[in-house]
Amino acid sequence: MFFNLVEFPYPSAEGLHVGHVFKYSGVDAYGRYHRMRGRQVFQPIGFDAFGIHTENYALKVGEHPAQLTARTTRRFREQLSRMGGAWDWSRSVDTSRPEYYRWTQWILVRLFEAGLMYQAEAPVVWCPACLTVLAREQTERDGTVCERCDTPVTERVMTQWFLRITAYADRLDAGLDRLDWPDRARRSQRRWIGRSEGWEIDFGDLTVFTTRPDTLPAVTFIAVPDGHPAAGGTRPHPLTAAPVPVFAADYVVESYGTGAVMGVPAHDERDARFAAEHGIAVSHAPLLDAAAAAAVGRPAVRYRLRDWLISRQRYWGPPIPIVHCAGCGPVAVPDADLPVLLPQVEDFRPAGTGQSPLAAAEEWVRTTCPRCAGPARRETDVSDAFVDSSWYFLRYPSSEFDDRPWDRERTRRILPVDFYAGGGEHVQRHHLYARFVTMALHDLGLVPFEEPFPHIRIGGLIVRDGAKMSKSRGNVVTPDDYVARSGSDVLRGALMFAAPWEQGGEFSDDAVAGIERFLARTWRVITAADGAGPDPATLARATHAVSDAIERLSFNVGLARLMELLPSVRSAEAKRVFVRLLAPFAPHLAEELWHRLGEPFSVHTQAWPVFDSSLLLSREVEIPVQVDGRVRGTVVVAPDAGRDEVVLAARRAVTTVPPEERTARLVFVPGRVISFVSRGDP
RNA sequence: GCCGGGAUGGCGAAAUCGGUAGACGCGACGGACUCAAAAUCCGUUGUCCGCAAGGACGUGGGGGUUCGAGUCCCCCUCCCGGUACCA
Repeated sequence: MFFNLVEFPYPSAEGLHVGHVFKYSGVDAYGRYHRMRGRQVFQPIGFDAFGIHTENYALKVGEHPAQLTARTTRRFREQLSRMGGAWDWSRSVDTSRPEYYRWTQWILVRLFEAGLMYQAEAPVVWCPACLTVLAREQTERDGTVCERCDTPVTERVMTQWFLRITAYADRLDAGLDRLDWPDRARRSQRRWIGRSEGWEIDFGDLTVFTTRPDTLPAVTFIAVPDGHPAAGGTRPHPLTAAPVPVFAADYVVESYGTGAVMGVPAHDERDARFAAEHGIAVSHAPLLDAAAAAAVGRPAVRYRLRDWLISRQRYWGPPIPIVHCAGCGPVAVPDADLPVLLPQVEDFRPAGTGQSPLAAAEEWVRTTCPRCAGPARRETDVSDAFVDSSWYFLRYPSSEFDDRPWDRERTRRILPVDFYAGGGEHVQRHHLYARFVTMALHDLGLVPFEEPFPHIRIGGLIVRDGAKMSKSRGNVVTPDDYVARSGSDVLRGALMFAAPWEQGGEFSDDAVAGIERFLARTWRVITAADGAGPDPATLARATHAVSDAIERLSFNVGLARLMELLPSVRSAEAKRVFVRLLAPFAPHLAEELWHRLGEPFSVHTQAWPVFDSSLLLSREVEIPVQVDGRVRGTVVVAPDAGRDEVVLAARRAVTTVPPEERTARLVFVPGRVISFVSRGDP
């Protein structure tokens, strides 16, 4: 089973975007190719329908998010169907449906029981427009504005739910080495995790984290975050016991390391800047050797990664399945009581009080403690939409089961994902969260593998007029217009022909015209009376080239090879080969032509053309003749022609080839090149 | 600032292992068909010199390695994406 997966869309009110079509067309062609190659392909699609984005839009237009979601998912479904993707709709998911989020909650309960979900009071990012806390990752521009609405965010200290992803930081980091991901994705995620090996060193009761314990003798101050109680005092230097002044410095991040830094102006740029600004002395005391440094500190590993804040004081998400009991504290909702249904409320607007709109549903909130049966109150925060998407690939194969989140046998047979087509914007969050959740579930014995996505490829961005499509630029392309005018095969083809899938590229009406003509020409050629040709070697080479291009996700090259082949296609056999090669790119046209050829439905379940690989070896090759590094002509020889034969041919064909006595050097690469280096008069 | 990715004809791009740069498409030009146009088909199309044969130059700029560099190495410029004092 080949699990061909693409990141499921958030069903925006704007409908399907050409960027979606670009990404999905390639994924679909890839899946169709593998199916024809004999793999059983599982290619589902679904909707990431919960979340602030949907909810904010619902608030804007004054429509209930449930209603809005029903409408937008219906539209997406129609549009996706029209594009002709081979999606398995029988295995679809919608994260906002109780049948789905029941299991999202079930997973949170498992994590809670395992000590991986906890409540803590912490300074968190608050968006005054969305009226909710956000994960640090959901802010932009140095964490100053909300990524959803661009509003400057503030900080609040609140009691929130977290997932203990930092407990897996080491494994998430180490595991990257074994993944077949693009380097840039791996590097980017590794940097996000930010593993750092160093030392903890005590200055009295104040502990600092440093990667440079050897610079300890040159410490002239200690820096702590603004508002730290130690600021203004001194602490004894661990080597000399001399008092070291403690300063409050805005460059010290409270939540990283020990939240305190030893100031070494001689060896650290930031420390130097701070020292200069505050008139602090600079010491160039000689450095300590490793052994001496080890004697005063403890080795420690720190991460840039923080625990994952999943509380949202919003409506459109799964209620966090916890009940608060005065006697028992926070208690998980028993599995039998899941899902905790999102209550129907009239007013789903965020309250702005730091509590979710669910808090106003008093009847819903009031409940009994599952443990002691005493009076208790439900947790009113909902969970982050990234929780929903961190396990949806586990649900797809088992989506019809209502008594288990995933079936053991199905999971074993279909997962992990064989090919995951992702977006670059998801490397730090979605891909990381999904890895964490999968690892945790693995440790709980619930899934038989640690890594959900052993093979990821990142799709490029489709642009128009050299710029990312956006409403403000007015260069947004709607797929519907093109589909209505030219059909989805043309739109798919135009997008695939524009550029390699991983690179992304320019969408233009010119490309649409080119593909439209190509497909029209294809129709005429295939439906014309049979003739002779091309020769088997031509067909074999084209088949090989198209296959190779698809495997490399270079659909543009695949189409180019088909365009080259088309004019020579005459024989019935060649037509049958051509239509099958075309099928992943233009599924509708290929199906119709296959039918016209009198072949049984469906072209998409036919075997991919096979060829005798000996046909790929040509009987003769044209190789360049170089003289002093310049191409001076070519000779046609057998691919395995020997050195002497080629030299002879080159002398005959190219007059400027030096005679033997004037040849200083001769480089011969069989089947590739013959290169003469001449010698001046002795 | 740091980390990625990129820069190839008029345009989108190809070149998979260091071996004929520009496949394929668009556009343009010329021709066929047509009363005419559209559509379609055929041909030409990197730049420069040349009647031609042929030659010179050419993959953002500069240097290098090599018989041979779009491809490898060093330095630089610009564009796109990510990231932000992580000790």
